[in-house]
Amino acid sequence: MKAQNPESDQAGIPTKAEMDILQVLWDCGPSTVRFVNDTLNAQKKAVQYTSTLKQMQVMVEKGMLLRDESNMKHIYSAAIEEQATKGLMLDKIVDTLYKGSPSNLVMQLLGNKKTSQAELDAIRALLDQHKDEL
Amino acid sequence: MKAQNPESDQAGIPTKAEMDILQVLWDCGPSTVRFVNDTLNAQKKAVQYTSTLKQMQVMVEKGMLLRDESNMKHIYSAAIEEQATKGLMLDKIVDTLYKGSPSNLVMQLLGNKKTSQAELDAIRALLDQHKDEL
DNA sequence: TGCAACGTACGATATTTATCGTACCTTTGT
DNA sequence: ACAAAGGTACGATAAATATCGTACGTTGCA
Repeated sequence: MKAQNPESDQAGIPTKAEMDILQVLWDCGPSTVRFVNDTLNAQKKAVQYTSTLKQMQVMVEKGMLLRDESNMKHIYSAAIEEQATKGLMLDKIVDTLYKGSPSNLVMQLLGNKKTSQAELDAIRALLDQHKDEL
Repeated sequence: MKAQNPESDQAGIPTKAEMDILQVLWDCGPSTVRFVNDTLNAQKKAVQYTSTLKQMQVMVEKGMLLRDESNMKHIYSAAIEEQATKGLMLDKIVDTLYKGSPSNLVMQLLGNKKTSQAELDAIRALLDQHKDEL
């Protein structure tokens, strides 16, 4: 059995389905289940209203979402920051796939045909900008 | 019900446990279950021999591993390439977390405290090298 | 008032992934 | 010959994630 004290959980790494929901909330701000579900279905993710509802209820229990129950139509919002969350996920990828070395990851990116010249230029610009900030 | 024709599967994206096993085979080459299991346990992953055996058998069914049964001690090897597999996984990350833009991912990397100066230099060197190859 | 539309709650069920125990076969040392 | 060591096969079970149906409460009209 797992601990699951309502407040002690650190939310953990979101699953795929959880990320889909979080992304809607990050993009659109606090929303109802109805809105989130409609948005998901508009994005080619066929899913029933009650499935989305259940997911979001579970996410509240995990401390991943917040819920305002003052009205009948509960308003959900993300309890975790987008950049911080994605940063954690990326860190995990770097650790498990690239031995903890970000440059190894970039090497992979450069070898990927799908990385366009425009993207390469953008990456270089980021490096230059970052250098100036030191 | 899923299709699962033994040969028609494209192996899909490896799960965490599957990646652990694949990494051993990629690093050490074709190996026995015993060797893989010992290696995992030596890496702080406590797991029973039969669990590793089962996992690897399932992975053969998925077309992720190959098995040489000519001897009693079966020899397993990775059926999918390390770089190609990690490339697919990274592509998925770029798509789902960074709107398909590698430079967005790099931006996240640069903002991460854990990315050292040495890593930044390495990334720049990669970019320069890549430019020369065009 | 009463019913249709819309909400939430909750239990049931799938599905996928992960872990093991037990049965049974093969090799090897004595 | 035969027991011990070490293999594989396979079914059971756990555990985490995902999806839904049904029950039931609330709101807004016709």
